[in-house]
Amino acid sequence: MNDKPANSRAGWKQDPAGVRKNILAVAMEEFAANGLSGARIDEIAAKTSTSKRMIYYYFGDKEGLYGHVLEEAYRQVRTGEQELELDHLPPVEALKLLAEFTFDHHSRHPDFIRLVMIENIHDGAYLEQSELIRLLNAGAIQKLEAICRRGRDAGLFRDDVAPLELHWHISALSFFNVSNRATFSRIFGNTLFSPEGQRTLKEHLVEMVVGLALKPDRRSRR
Amino acid sequence: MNDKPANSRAGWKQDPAGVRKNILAVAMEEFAANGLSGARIDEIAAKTSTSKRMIYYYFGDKEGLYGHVLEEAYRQVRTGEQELELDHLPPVEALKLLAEFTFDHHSRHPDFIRLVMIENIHDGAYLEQSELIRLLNAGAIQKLEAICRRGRDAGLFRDDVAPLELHWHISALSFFNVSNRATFSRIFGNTLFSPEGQRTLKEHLVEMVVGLALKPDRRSRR
DNA sequence: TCTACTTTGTACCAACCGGTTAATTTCGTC
DNA sequence: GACGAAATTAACCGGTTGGTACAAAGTAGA
Repeated sequence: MNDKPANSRAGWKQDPAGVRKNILAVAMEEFAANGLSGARIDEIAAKTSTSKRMIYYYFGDKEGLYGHVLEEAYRQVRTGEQELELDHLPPVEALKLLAEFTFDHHSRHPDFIRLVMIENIHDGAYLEQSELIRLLNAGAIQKLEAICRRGRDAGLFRDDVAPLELHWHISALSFFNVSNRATFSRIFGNTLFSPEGQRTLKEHLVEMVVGLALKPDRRSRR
Repeated sequence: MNDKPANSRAGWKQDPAGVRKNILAVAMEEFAANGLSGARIDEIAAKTSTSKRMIYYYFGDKEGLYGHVLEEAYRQVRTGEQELELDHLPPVEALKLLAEFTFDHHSRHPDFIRLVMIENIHDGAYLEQSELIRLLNAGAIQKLEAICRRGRDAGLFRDDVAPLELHWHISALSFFNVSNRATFSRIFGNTLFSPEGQRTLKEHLVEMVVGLALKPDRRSRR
């Protein structure tokens, strides 16, 4: 009984940033999968390369952890978006590309979508507390505003085209495509979620959004 | 110690249907507000006019209750939809009205939307178990199919117009408008959710959906 | 070397919470 | 009006779970 339980403490390095990152990554999966109340701290701790104690050491409590996860998710996604370069394209092409990119981008980040769903269940209470997120998002429609300005100046877009509304439409279709896939496909089948189905949806999203932005007499009739 | 704790049992009536209904109504609010894992059975029981034991008596366990709530929510909403009468309208008008109705209908039933969000968080696992729901929904696109058939026959709609896809677009915009209101408005403000904002969104939803259904040469240029 | 920060491990707790036991009342019906 | 099934009540239980206490040791920079 006196055989020491192995001094597993020997040989570890300090890496606060790494530990935090590791915890956040695991917690993001768990919260995205099970929601705020559904996620289990013990479960998160177990999947971490560190211990439960460290979670509380760095994030205080469960809600604190959730808040940081939410921030991290927004940061990742918005950072990815910023890589899109549109200024060199004519307005219509830029708008098309932005819509297509958003559709694909959301599709590639289902965990982010799920976290936003969860946050909406909580009426955005945690998002409210984060200035960072609001900053990140404020920049999210700047691209769209630039496109609209150029489109109007070129006489292509409606005078009353509203960047925020375009963003809403693009977001809605791109978001719904991920958020409601489970129920929609269980009820109506998978056709819309096959590669061809997705291609069609994306194509029509672009068609509709561009149609909404363009002046009526500028709409080509394919 | 022998003073009976008040015979509060005296004077109650048997009313199974009423009790079930009462429980379901309360549970729907609680689940919609807090999710499956977030809702508390004790809390539901307290807000009920009956006791916790009756919940288990009628619904087995928490998941059973949730499943019944989900079914009831679908039943209520789909029943409301069926009152819409479209056969007497020309196809384009019928499509417009259906889209507008759906937008308003979703807006009027936020609890239903929230339950569907929650169900999607659970990957539609409980919806899967309900034949009733699938039956109810199967009928949901019949209206749209009828409209499309008439529209095609009249030479107004594209030959390849897809009722299911139209349903997807209408649902997406109408659903997102409720489901993501919290996060969207906290980030971008309330403009789109004011009465005028909502009117505009609805109008443009109709414009886009009709535009998608119509043959290009049938699109009037307003 | 001093000191603050970081990491590990284990054991523990009190509240919460889903679910149960068991007894009692109502009510149709034979 | 007795009987059994259905309906209802109140008290109770035990596992789960977020969170802590405590002790100790390794690390890094000053």
